[in-house]
Amino acid sequence: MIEELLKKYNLKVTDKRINILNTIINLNETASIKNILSNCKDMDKTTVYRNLEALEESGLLTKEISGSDIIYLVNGHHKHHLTCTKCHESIEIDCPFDNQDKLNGYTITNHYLNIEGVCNKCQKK
Amino acid sequence: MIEELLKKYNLKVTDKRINILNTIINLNETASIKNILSNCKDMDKTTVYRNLEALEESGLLTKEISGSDIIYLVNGHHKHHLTCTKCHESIEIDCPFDNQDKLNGYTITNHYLNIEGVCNKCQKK
DNA sequence: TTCTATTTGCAACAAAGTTGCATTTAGAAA
DNA sequence: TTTCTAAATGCAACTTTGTTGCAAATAGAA
Repeated sequence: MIEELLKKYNLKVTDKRINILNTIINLNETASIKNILSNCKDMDKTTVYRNLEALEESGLLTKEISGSDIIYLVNGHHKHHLTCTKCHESIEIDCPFDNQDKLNGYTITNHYLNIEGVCNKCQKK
Repeated sequence: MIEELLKKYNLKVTDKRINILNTIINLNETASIKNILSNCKDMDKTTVYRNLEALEESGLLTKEISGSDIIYLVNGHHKHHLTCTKCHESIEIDCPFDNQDKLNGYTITNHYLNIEGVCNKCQKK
């Protein structure tokens, strides 16, 4: 639950923060700043920007590049993408490290994979 | 050599492009748009933006989040790391995608992989 | 319930990025 | 080499994105 999540990261629980987090979760991997702002019309953009910064500093949110945008993700929720550099179409892919928790003596806690290419349609152009 | 690199990606060789690429290479993993622009004062910002887009579309350049910035990197200059979140020790790793050029109909041009974990020494502490 | 540090909205501002168009130029073709 | 054209560049005006200072509101501790 969102409220618990905020408390876990020692952040004050406010309506705005709950809304912003719900927005990001609902946008499901498409939470670019643009999309977040247009889904948070009920609050000032200053509030959105300042909260995204605070939530990121606390570690609750992280940023990732997705196609040509930066997207916001709740920590631990990110997936892997194969993205076309021409049309920016993006598909989700599996990663060999999804089910691996050991490598070279390290215990894996997190991993980030991003693949770029040219999709079928764009190759034909 | 920069000129060869541009030709390899079917891009016209221009002074501006050579300058932009040299700038990115010299900035060595700190090539944020801000840093690139301030090192390319001899050309219009429009030229910088348009070239970064073109070079990225061709697959010659890619973007990555580094700290709070987006940085530009020349394709292939990037390696894969497994980094300890405690002591920050980092080792280079192989990636299953290093030798793969097709996936789901896409022609792969670039890929990033970063893994975080806790190293052997730190686990014992 | 009271109090205070934090959060929020607003307005004005600054920075970042885009567009249309005229000019220049890389590189292919003659 | 010269000619030609699509692509690249610069410029100015513009839109979008992000920031700042300050007054009002509020979460949550005392």
